[in-house]
Amino acid sequence: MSDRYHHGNLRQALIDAGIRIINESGEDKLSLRKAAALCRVSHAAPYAHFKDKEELIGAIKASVTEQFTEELKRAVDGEENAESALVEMGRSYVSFFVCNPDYFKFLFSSLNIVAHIRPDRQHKEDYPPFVRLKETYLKYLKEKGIKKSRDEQEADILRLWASAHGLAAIACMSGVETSFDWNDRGAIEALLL
Amino acid sequence: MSDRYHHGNLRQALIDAGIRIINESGEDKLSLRKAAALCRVSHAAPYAHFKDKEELIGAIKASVTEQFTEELKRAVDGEENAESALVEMGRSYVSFFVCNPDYFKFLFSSLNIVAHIRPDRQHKEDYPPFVRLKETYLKYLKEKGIKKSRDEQEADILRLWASAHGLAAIACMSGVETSFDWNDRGAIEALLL
DNA sequence: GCTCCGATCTTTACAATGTAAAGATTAGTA
DNA sequence: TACTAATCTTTACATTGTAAAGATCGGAGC
Repeated sequence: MSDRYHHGNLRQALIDAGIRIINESGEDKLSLRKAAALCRVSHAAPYAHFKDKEELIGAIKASVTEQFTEELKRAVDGEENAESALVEMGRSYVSFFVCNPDYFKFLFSSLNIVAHIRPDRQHKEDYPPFVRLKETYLKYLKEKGIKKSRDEQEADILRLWASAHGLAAIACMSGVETSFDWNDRGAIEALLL
Repeated sequence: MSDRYHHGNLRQALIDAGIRIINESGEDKLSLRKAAALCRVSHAAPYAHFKDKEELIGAIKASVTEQFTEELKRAVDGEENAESALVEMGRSYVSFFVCNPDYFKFLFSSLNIVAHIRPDRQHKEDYPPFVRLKETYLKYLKEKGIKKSRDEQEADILRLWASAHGLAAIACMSGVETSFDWNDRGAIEALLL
């Protein structure tokens, strides 16, 4: 691991280095060469693992998205019924990005959030956070004994998603001061849906 | 204007060139030097008008934001009552970015949407699209004779904004195919609020 | 008209970056 | 043990942002 010619696990090390750079210096300071330098490797070494910079960034996004998904799961696990789980999930969605505004900018600056997870897919059903939301929503319907058409369900989920995502976006915009405490659980819950 | 040493209106020309590059080749192809080349000017000429690349990009964002604000105004002007104006404004918010997905990515990738309009300010009250929304919302309250506390009003506006912005974000994510027609006025109106 | 000043633009230069190509090193396999 | 493919280094080049020094020009004042 120290001074060997072969790094051992360069691919993952580059991803970790990328995340570290984003957290410490911001996304605009992220470069192939800096990530390589952090791994004590020549600036061309990453090309053995990634086709180009875009592919490295994609892998980093996939990693951060996984973190995000885990956070959503954890939030839901603590709740007893599906209704409170749905609200808690929305709160958690906003909270994750309020705590990591740089991640919001990083993840959603490409407008292609699915491709990083499953390169061949481009449907929201392949986007883990969406899948989690849909699961919880369907549980909620069942729990309450509510019957809805497929289209109504689709619209409901879209509304929920848009609500959480929109609030997260507004909360993350450092230039948009709202007289709002984005860490106040009750306050955010009141905004959701 | 043709081959003179002084361009005449380079500042605006650079902004227009930037917008053109974004529309034709995407934001990632936007560079100081390409914008300068489009204006038939040396690559260092922009520094007479902008401190650095960031400032040029800020000016471009301000210009696009102005376009966006005009669109919102136009949408509201056609409506007779404030309630329909509010809905139409939300539809217009989404529609503008569905028609120009690159603009969404461009405008909201910085997370500092106010600074470009008024460099010294960082409050949402200085962000024209927000001001338009607030205006229309307050007219709506008056029209309906509804009394609400300052906090309730604040929350309502935030909900409206987040709803529209979130839908726009989801609609713009090319990797997220929804079985949804983002040009269907009625369908989008049903999703708002 | 002429002079001068500041704004505007060019030229030159340099460092950082992404990436291609050729070769060195090594792990794992036949 | 020899070979092969994966991994990494070195070298090279084009593109970029930006700084510095100087050229050009428009307009204010005389």
